[in-house]
Amino acid sequence: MARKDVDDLSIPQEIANSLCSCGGVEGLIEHLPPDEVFGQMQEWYRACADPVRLKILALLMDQPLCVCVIKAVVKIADSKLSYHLNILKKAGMIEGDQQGQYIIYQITPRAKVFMEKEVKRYDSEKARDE
Amino acid sequence: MARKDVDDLSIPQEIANSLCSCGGVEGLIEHLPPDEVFGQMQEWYRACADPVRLKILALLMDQPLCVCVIKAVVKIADSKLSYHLNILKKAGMIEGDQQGQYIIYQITPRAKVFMEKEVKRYDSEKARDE
DNA sequence: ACAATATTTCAATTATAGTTGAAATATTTT
DNA sequence: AAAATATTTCAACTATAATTGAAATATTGT
Repeated sequence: MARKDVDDLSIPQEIANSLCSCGGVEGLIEHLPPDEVFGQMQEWYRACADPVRLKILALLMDQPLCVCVIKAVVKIADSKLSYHLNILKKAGMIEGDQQGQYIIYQITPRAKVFMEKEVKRYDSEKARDE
Repeated sequence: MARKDVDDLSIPQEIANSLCSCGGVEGLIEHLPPDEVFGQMQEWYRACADPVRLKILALLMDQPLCVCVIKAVVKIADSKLSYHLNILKKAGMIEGDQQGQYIIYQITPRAKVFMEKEVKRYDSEKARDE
């Protein structure tokens, strides 16, 4: 079965061999997580795929902040900021809490762990490059 | 200076206090990495912000593969696959090596480390949710 | 109730990303 | 050198994301 897959593709010998030991194309497919996993994984990457949003996350690593302070730091228009905050919120990376007139945003614990790792990774990659 | 910033914003007391101990808005800004860092960080997130590309990366975690095998697994049109491979390549997450008629792609060591961490993170988050 | 401030929402627009199918390139086989 | 296979490139298109400015909502202080 797997052998047949591999033969059908007429691929380089080297790859054919390693393919066979994984159960051929069928084996590779079975070995992968189901598609929904990739759909879920991409959510945070998508949320992080923007410099403004990364900056907001970095900012909230230190302390919760109200929108007006975030705005004073990132210096973008209200509606634009609101748009990006909403994307982070929908992704579950931040949450907002209305306190009187203000909405105080904080990074979620899960996102904080994520960002800590990412900052470390970034730093070590940067060190490596220098 | 910092105190002035903080006063000017007329924000909630609690935040004002923590802001003051960080040197106010100016302090927050200085504490952040320069903008270019966020620009660089987003590159991989952008590359990972797509389920097809995540699947390709997951696939290449096990062994290098030629395009035709990748295609047999992810089952998308040639040109579409080529498009996504190119995005991963430009991001430095995979590299292709022409071997005769075939181009063999492999995940770069840096991306492999990244993905290993991410898969672990995903698994632990999933476990937590169940 | 009214004015002021903080924040979001909305509709219109612009910009970017992804898809499609056909044509181009590269390599191997005959 | 022609045919076959693998892969990429291209231009046209579609879909999604981001920006803009105005209007809406929510809360507070008067």
